[in-house]
Amino acid sequence: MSVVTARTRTSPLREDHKARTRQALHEAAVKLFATQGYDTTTIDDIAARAGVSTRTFFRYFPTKESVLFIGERRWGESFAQVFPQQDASLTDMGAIGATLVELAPRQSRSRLRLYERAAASSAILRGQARDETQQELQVVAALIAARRGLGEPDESCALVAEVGVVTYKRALDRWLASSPDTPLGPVITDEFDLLARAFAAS
Amino acid sequence: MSVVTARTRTSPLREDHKARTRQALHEAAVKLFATQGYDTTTIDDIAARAGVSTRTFFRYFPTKESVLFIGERRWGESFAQVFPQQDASLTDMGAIGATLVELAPRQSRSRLRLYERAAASSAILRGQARDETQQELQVVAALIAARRGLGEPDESCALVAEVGVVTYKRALDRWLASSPDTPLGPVITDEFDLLARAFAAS
DNA sequence: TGTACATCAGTGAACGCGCGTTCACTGATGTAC
DNA sequence: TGTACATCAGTGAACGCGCGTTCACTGATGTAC
Repeated sequence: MSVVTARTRTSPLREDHKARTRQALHEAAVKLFATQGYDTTTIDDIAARAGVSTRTFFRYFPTKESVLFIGERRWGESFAQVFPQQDASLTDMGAIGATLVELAPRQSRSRLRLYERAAASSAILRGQARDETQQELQVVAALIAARRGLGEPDESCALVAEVGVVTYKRALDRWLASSPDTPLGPVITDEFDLLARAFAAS
Repeated sequence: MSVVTARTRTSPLREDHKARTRQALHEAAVKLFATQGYDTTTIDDIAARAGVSTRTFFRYFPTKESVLFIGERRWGESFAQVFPQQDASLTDMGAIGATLVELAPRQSRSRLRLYERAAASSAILRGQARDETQQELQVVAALIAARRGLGEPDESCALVAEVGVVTYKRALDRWLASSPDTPLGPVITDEFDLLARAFAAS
């Protein structure tokens, strides 16, 4: 490695500091969007709450709406790690349900609650939330395809993925609406049971 | 009826003129959003294309994003008229599919295509589209509840409604992506068959 | 270990731009009699 | 049918506001030797 490379190496302390500033801006935005709404929150408000200048905000995020959705790609990664290990005797939908129940303990209720409230406060954020869901659908559909031995997800894989994710989102909403000490796992199980029963009746 | 009432009655000619202006603004917006994108279209552009002044735009629509979604509540009305007439031997999901196939001929492909393209051009519009879908879900869930003899839709009704609507939206997307002379009905039938088969395998 | 220099996170200030509002007005269409 | 008046769609101009950009800078942290 050359001297130049060593020179341009990022120093850990500075990186930590940047990460903390970024996180502070993100958390300030979530809190403010959730409590007073996206439209009535200015970038000045966010920067002030994070303890930096307005100008600094734009060093971390290109636009106001980009501050809410960061690093949420981790959901897909978690799902991709657990899903392929589900028992082969399960249907695809059963495997989705089992995976989500397995991942359920990792969900922080208060964090998700705040996040959902923030994301719900403006049409532009709801649009971005939908975009994120679309990304997740791609991941799930691809995993289903792999489970079926297909190279590419076909329409059936995509459909099953979407129905599974929709069912999951409904379970999350029910969970957030339920009493604070309710565990998530059983709510997911219940929702997927409802889904199975709806089709068993046919 | 008093003289005053007669006086404040809206005159048909003026009403027609207003409706035409409103429609012109809406159509100009759809076209511009679809072709050049929401963010790069100014209200000045829309007004100019509609042949009125910018100031006039705000006499018809309070905000830029409100110009795209008008009178789309008619979908729910159409659905509500046809759905309750479906044969009682059908499952709820079957009745949804049959209703949608029955309504399929009313859909204008070119119109929907332009509309979707416009709505896809910005996060804020995608968010509003999602909001509209939520409205439609309420309607469908209520109709399913009625079909089951329930006063209020329970979670099962809501879930079935959402899965049905999701399946329908997927069919619409496939239709728009297919060759221009493809009829919509068979695509819907196909998509609902895929759905049934996914659960029959369980 | 100490000094000189480089890098880079953060800042202040000024600005352009488009959205949406407010105010005062015109001119065409409609009504009263 | 004709005249006086009322209503209302549309307009022009000016403005406030917040987003996002640009420019020139400070000061702290890191590196070279």
